[in-house]
Amino acid sequence: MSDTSHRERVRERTVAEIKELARRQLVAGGPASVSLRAIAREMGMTAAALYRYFPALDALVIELCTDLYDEVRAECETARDALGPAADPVDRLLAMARTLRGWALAHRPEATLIFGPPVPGVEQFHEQCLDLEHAGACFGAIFVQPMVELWEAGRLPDASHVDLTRLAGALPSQGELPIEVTAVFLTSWTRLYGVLAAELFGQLAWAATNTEPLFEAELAFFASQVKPGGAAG
Amino acid sequence: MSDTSHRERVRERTVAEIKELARRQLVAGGPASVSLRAIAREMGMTAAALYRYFPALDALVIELCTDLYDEVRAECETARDALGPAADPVDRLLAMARTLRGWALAHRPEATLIFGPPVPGVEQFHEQCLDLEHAGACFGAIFVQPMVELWEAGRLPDASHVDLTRLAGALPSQGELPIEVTAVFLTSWTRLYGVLAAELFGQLAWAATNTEPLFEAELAFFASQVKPGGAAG
DNA sequence: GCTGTTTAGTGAACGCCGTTTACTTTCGCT
DNA sequence: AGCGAAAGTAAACGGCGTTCACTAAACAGC
Repeated sequence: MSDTSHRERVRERTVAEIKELARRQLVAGGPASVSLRAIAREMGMTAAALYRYFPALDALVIELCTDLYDEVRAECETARDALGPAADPVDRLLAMARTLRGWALAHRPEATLIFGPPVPGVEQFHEQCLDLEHAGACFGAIFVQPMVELWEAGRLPDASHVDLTRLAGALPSQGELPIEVTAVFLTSWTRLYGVLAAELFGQLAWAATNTEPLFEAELAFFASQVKPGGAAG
Repeated sequence: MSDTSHRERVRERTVAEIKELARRQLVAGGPASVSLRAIAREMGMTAAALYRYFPALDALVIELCTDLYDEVRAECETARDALGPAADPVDRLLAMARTLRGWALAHRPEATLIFGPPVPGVEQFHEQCLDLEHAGACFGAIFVQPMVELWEAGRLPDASHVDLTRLAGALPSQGELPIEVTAVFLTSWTRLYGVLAAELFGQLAWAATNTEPLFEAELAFFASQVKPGGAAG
């Protein structure tokens, strides 16, 4: 009662409604068509009133990004946990990757918002990703973790094609992770990202109507590179 | 004189100036900040006057896309041709890929426009890519060509991880290229695109400040997969 | 229960945008 | 010289984000 007064509850409900309508606009017309005036119109309010809840449109969009990262991360975690606690890290990675792709294609405008170029005013969002509390960092972390487990088990493929010395010099935060893990992770991640982004952004419209075979090929290739592990840890 | 009257020349000069200013705005503020009114203001004109040259803002942006594709393609072709006519297809591909990356990082807003998600109203641009005259298709073609040469020489790496049957069913235009070539091309292309797009869009801000080692690693990996060819054709 | 304060919401305005319409000027050609 | 096409203008419409002064309602403390 003291923690959540009546005022606060109705306020949170209003904030939720704003974000709900914002997302509906995002889905309907892409990142650029999220507008305070349209939200206010649908809520039967004045646009100025929304400034009691968000300092600017940018802030609303950034919150939307955070929510979306949390949503896709939760879906990936669910798929991962459905495999059971003793599942092979490789299988966990594959399940998460497929879930990520499924979410992105089922929610193209949302995926475009968080995986595409930053909308003006949202650049800072990506820049704050170094913060571990950041939703984007949390999302990335669930993919890093199984990779670390593979490394600890000595199963990580070698990153022989990556110049580790130069890569080490290009990292913002040194030493948190072994450079080999970083190299393999980044290589694998950008490959998946490439297939996904290319399809999301229509860059493959001239070449393929469905990129699932390409995505699966990257997954298969990654799995084939990992050294086989014992039956259970 | 008859082909290009005085009227036409001054008109082309005006069109060029409009596109020049549009690009300057693109560079300064990203794709969303290209505005007819601002262009007109800088030209000492009324916004309505610009409609004598472009039917809408979208059309101007699409023309800008075409110009940018032509520009980056020309740079890649120059780098390719600098290798001489007898250069190995692999070397030509590597040179073009590096040139592409160099151009993209030197012209980030422009690269974001053509390699990122379509700006609202420009979706049709990507959709028209099936037309071989399309600037985007021409750009892609210069990367396809050496790949075909490798295939003809029997040097193409096998695409064993790609389900060729399913991929064949996901192509818009069947049979123009052997499916193996398509598979290798798309896999290689999306890998490069992944590294490039991830850096362009700030998706790797938390992980790396410079993706050149990753890009070079993909190039090295590709080169290592291609079977060695004779000294000269 | 009244009073003072915080909060939510309004209305009008400012300046930006794309686009359309009707009108005027200017240029080129016969 | 005069006619027709092309280029450009002015004004308007509706949309946008944002600010500011103001009102109405809910809350707090006495």
